[in-house]
Amino acid sequence: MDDADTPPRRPARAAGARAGSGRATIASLAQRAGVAASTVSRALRDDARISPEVRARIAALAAEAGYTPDILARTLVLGRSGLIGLVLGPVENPFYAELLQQAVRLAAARGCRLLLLHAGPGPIEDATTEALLQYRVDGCLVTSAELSSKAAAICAANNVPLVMINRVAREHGSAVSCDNRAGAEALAGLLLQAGHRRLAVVTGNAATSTGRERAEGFCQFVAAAGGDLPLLVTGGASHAAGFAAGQRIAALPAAERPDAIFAVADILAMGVIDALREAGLTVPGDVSVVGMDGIALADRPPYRLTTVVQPLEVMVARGLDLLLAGIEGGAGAAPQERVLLRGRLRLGASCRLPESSLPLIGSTAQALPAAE
Amino acid sequence: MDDADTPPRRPARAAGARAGSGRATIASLAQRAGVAASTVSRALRDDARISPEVRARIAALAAEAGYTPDILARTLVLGRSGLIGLVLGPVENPFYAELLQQAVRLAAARGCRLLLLHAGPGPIEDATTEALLQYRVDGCLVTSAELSSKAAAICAANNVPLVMINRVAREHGSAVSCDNRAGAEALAGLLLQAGHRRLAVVTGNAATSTGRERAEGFCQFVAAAGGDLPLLVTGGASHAAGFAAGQRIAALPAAERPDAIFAVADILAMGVIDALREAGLTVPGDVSVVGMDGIALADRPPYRLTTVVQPLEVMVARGLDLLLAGIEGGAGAAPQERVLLRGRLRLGASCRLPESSLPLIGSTAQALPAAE
DNA sequence: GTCGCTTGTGCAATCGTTAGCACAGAAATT
DNA sequence: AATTTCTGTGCTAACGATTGCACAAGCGAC
Repeated sequence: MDDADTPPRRPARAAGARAGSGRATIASLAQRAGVAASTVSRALRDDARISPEVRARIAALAAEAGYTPDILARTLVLGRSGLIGLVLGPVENPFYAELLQQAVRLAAARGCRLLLLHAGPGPIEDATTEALLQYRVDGCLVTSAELSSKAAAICAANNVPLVMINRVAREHGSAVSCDNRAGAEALAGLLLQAGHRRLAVVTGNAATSTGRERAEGFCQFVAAAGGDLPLLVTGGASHAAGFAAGQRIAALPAAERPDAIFAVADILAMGVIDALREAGLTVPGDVSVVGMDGIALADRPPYRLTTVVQPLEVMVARGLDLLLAGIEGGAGAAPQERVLLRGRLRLGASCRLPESSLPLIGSTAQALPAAE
Repeated sequence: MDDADTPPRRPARAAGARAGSGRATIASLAQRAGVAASTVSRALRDDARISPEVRARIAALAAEAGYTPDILARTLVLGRSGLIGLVLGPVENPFYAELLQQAVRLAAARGCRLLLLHAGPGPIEDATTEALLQYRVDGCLVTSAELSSKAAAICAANNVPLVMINRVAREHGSAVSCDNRAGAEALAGLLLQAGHRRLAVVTGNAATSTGRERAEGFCQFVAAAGGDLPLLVTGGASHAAGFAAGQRIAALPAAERPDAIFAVADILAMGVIDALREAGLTVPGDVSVVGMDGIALADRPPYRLTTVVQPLEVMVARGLDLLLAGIEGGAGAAPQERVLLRGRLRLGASCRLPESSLPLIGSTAQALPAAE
């Protein structure tokens, strides 16, 4: 018949289009509205050049059809996906679970979604690093110490901004963290003021800057105050590691045993306390224990841990804002930045209180004001 | 000058292409290889029709240029994004943190990435539901009880397969969970055999099927065994909720106080134990406490909780496989399925052991074999 | 020596969205 | 009244990848 009249030579596609009628597209809206696709696009984006009536009509049509823009197609044109890669640290530490929750919430508030690249201990796999490019991630939020330098290099090469939270940036990228040093100093001051002299530090994973800063800050403060160097006990990043450290401490002869312990993370401190108590020691009677992070679980019985609470929400918010600024600014426009936020001292029942009823007054460590 | 010779009328684009030289595309590879883009595409996908030499040459070129396909562009054509939406339950329960870790790992092993839609308590926001469509999520993994029926309807309307893990499907979608009833029965049998007669159940969030099933399974088993109806104590999904329940129980006059407690989640059981001990009661001396989930923290001192361990890894793996099957099968091809996996009883030190040295023999609850 | 078959490539359309430019008609200016 | 501004819209070319079809060789067979 009219062979010239059969340009749609892809019946399969046509069928697909029919089946796809479930999903409204700009083209389908344009057809129903009797206007061009570009007009629909502009109307939906509130372009001032489109007349109010047309805009309203298209908006109504879109709402009726349940139209939702396809971000993937948009990304192809605009180059921005709205996706933020998340590399999450060891989730056996509840701190990261809390961080996760904030990150999801705050990212959503900024119109972004999180692409979960990695969770847990260990370095991220190569395939995962590829995903970062494949999905055109706009930026990357990292809370793991294990971001391989290869992955970092790939981000750098592709202008993917990188922001570390609770970690310092090793190669490139900005970082947001709690003022670990100041927090550790405040705790050291607290313990010294309470009369403790034989101190110990349960360290974290050697690879994490956070743990190192805390341990160093604590020791240096003690040294500056003229105290003896604290006993260093190897810890880790889990309750089990803290427990093991606590067992070793409890096994020391009473004369050598420290009377106050700073564990560089709350989850560690919980393990330490459990080990001490299992060994028959009381906390804070025989030994004071303090931690740092401010996880919810440590604030409850039977720990009621004295700690420095990280301003988690603010940290995540600032991290996201830095990331978005880096994304906006294009290339390496935004200079790499390091943000330090003050933590808030939370007094629990896991350590002896200073004899003075005025806590911390006169201490070298300034009293920490409420975070922010 | 030669106006006719200026077809590239988009200098901005051209500049963008130059800047984008950092990213290799099929087109750029094709140009360098001196072949058509389609040839490159086929060569990289190992299409048999491309000659081995060309294929090798292009593969070498791609590797050299660090080419990575743009999944977003591919999605536009193929309709599959490789993205799986994740709606995560209350992460204050470490169980979900462990689940998260498994989900990321196993999804990556299957070539999928997780788009984090929601984490934490509360229902998911409408904007989040939209993201599900906007990013063309292939399927959705849900561990929250709070997936709004609206969100479920949207998934159904758009043929997005839905799989619940640790939850039953309310409206549509498949579900993978532990055999909560069988697990609870095993625990009930254990407690009865240990001679306990005054039992209590600390319940979960009323909205979660998991908690209900466990409580019901426990009570019905006890009733069938001729025991008194357990005391029901309102719990929740957190350590705090368990603690509050424990306090209420501890406050009962000794004559009315249960001598064994089943908390429907480990995190709850931990709270219960802490409250009992704070009230001066010993566990398991005065009261036996058992939980269910198998979280790592509960297996450690000072809890050493007797519990039923959920086969988490298998659960997530099966969930993902169901999801992928649903994605493969297209529309609602795959029938909705409910998978129940047996948990594994883990004997801790939080409850009295049966007098008989042969545990559970002759009990109505069959001994639970190792999961799967 | 042409036919038909296999094998390897290229062309062009398509997915859904955006944006540069052209262009129509109305309003404002000379 | 004729020309210059605006205002709205439409056309079309991208973004990057995939794929149906067309087409050019190469080769054995009749």
